[in-house]
Amino acid sequence: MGETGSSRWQRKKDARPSEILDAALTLFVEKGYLATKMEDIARAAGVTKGTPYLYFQNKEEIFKAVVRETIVARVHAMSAQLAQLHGIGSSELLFLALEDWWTHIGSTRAAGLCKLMAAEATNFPDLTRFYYEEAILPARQLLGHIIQRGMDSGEFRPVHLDYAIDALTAPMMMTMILSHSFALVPGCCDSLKDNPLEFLKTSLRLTLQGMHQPAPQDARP
Amino acid sequence: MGETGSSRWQRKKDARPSEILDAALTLFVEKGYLATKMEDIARAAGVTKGTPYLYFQNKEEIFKAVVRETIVARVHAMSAQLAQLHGIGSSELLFLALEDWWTHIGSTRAAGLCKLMAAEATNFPDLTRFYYEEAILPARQLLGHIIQRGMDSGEFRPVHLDYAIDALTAPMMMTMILSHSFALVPGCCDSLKDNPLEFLKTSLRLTLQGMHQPAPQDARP
Amino acid sequence: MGETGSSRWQRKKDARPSEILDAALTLFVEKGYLATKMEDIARAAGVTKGTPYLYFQNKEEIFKAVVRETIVARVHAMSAQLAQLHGIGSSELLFLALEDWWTHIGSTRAAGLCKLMAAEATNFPDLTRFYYEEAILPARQLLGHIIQRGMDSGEFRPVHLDYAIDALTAPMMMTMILSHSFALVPGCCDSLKDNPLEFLKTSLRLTLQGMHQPAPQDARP
Amino acid sequence: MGETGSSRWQRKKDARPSEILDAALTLFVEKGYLATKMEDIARAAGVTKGTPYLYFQNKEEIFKAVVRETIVARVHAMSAQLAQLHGIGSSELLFLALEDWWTHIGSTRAAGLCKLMAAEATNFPDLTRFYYEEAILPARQLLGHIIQRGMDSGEFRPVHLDYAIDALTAPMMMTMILSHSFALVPGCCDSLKDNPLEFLKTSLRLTLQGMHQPAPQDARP
DNA sequence: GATGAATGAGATTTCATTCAT
DNA sequence: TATGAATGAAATCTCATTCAT
Repeated sequence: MGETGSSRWQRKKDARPSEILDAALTLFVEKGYLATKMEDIARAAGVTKGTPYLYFQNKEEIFKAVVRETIVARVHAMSAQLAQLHGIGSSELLFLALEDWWTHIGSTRAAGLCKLMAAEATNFPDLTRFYYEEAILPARQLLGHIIQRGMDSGEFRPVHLDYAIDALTAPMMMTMILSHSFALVPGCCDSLKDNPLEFLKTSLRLTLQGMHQPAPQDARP
Repeated sequence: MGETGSSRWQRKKDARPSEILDAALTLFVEKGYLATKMEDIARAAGVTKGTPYLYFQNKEEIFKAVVRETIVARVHAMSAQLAQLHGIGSSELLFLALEDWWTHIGSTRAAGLCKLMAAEATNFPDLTRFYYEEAILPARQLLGHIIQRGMDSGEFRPVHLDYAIDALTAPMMMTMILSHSFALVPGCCDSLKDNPLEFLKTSLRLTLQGMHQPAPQDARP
Repeated sequence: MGETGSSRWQRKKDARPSEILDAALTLFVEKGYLATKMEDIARAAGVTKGTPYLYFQNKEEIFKAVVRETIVARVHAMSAQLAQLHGIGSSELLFLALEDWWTHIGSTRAAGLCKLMAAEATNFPDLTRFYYEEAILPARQLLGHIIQRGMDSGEFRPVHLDYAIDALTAPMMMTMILSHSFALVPGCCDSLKDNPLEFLKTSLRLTLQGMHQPAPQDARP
Repeated sequence: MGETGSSRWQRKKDARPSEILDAALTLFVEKGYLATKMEDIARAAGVTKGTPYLYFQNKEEIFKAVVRETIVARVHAMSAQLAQLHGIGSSELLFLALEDWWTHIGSTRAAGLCKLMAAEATNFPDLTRFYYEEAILPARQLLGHIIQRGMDSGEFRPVHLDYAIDALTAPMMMTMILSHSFALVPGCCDSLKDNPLEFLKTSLRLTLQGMHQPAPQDARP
């Protein structure tokens, strides 16, 4: 007894909110917003029913915080890759971005947020807009930059930028959603479970083949 | 005397189940399973609280019926296209299938079921498997046949069938999910709302470019 | 066609109310008042939901009618025995009354009414009083008469009349209640099910032994 | 610090289940199982609608608990009398047992359980069997032992054991049922209300007279 | 801060009763 | 008369939230 600097205690105390958000993320992604009970969140966070209310106003605020915190964390984690934007071909860069995204988002629970937000979009329009602007748009912009660079350099043929981004994004989004839905049900999407990253790369390769500038001799009549 | 005691009420009675399912589909897609109240469904169907229970055991059965009826109806509607499987190039066939799918599914509320099932997959595993087997797999098999045909005829280069299907499916799934989630929120996915079919065709075109067999002279070194 | 005296139809029509009451008696006795649904009664009576309301105001009136009709019918059926009140010893008369009661009430569904009324007594006080006055009291009075006769003739020793009636009634009431409750559950009251009348007679014999005037020599000091 | 966080609330919490069961017992006995609303129970226990669900899964479990707790408590309370099984005549012992039963069961709300179980027997067969085995059979066995002892010692003449038990039990059961049904309705069973124990004793006396071994000289022709 | 008993609004479901046919 | 679709009051049960300790 006596106040021994409270360091471990302090850490505990400071950690509470994120422990709660962490538990909430898992449960929201697994069961959906309404099917997740406050008490489940508390228990999963190792506290009791009343505790989450010491840190968050209510369930909805927890939901919002989960989305915000996760997005912020992940987008920050991915921004490290932006530093590498030199001296690499655009195709290769897209592959690197894909792997990076896979590591920090696609293969993590953060991917579940995409499914979650899709499910709750109309119930939480403000939050949805936030998610869209802070998660989806940045990812698209990043891809847009790279594609533009490839077109500028002649590596890619001219394409409609938005459509190209969509084409690149679709497999990622499909993977995020499927892996937190059908793929969790035995007997569904078994191929997806094998090696999602491989699928994503193949898909990217396929799309890039469609985007690539044909080699000069190919163009000859 | 001796008439079939039908007339106005009878007609109502026959129509009720589908009216209820119709209302339920819209609400489930819009708000999700749990956020949709039985009374909402009843009111949307123009009846009172108790009436849906005359036709369905409980909410879950309504949910299942919505999924089953919609899937069955749509898959049947799409099977008409199978008759056209002669004398058309595989690429062209894929475009026709896409348009057909768009007409009967992609642009309808049935598309919302995909989002719905993704959201509720783990809460209704049996139903999810049903949906997967009756909706997702048939669509994939159809695409698989066409691709295989294209490879057999030399129109497409050899590709990994599953990955190719994924690549073709991803934009469709993304469209279905986005158009019933983010796209409904003002300020999100505005490009999608403009002309989704155009995006889908562009996407298909892009993917096909990656799959097409290069012309013979191109292959020469 | 043409109106052929409507005899069978007429019979049917007149029979409806009693068919409904008959069905209701069975169900009320089996499941209790509240657990019996109007639709069950209708179905058991071979009609549809609305029909009982053509003959009875509501469920409560059906309940009351069931009790009244059954009591009236049974008490009438038992009144035939009153004619036999001459030239028979009181003990023997009690045995005859017991057998008569057993035939017309104890072994029939009417016995179930006793359980039913006990269960619902406080919920339907007026009806309970009716039942008490029309069923229980007459039976007690009948027994009272016989016992009194026995005491007057010296066949029975002097006893407190009410208590003697209670002692004679208790086994009957117990049989009625048990046979429509515990005895219906496998594993309970198996001995009762064997031969209830035999138990009743034995019980009566035992009680009569206690009531009988000892033979003169026994009384001598 | 470090105290057992109890005091007022804790005491409340420990008391709650039995307060709820207590309220439920009264209401179930008074109105029956179905006619007793959960909110009635809650209010009678001084809590609100939701509170009973903190301690019991549902209404049925409350019902079961009421039966179990009451039976267990009462049967334990009665087992104290078993210690007195020495040096007393069997007749006298039966009177003592009767008084004991009257004190701990017959005159208490526990007696109402008998009516309740009779009413609900077919709706809750398992519970009924439990009640039968834990309440009815032990009572019968106790009586059986005493009667057997009486026969062994020559105090009683040989009788059919089951029937003798029935004869002794019937007045008790009738009292329990009547006093929680007809006797509660003004104008019914007024004699019963006067002095039920007196009736029971008289009844027992009467039955014992039928069972007693006549004194030796009496048996002489 | 943390607990967890208690609350009470609200959701699902049932069923007696009505009434157009 | 008879039907049975529809109603809506009422009951059971859940769970987000509060607050005394």
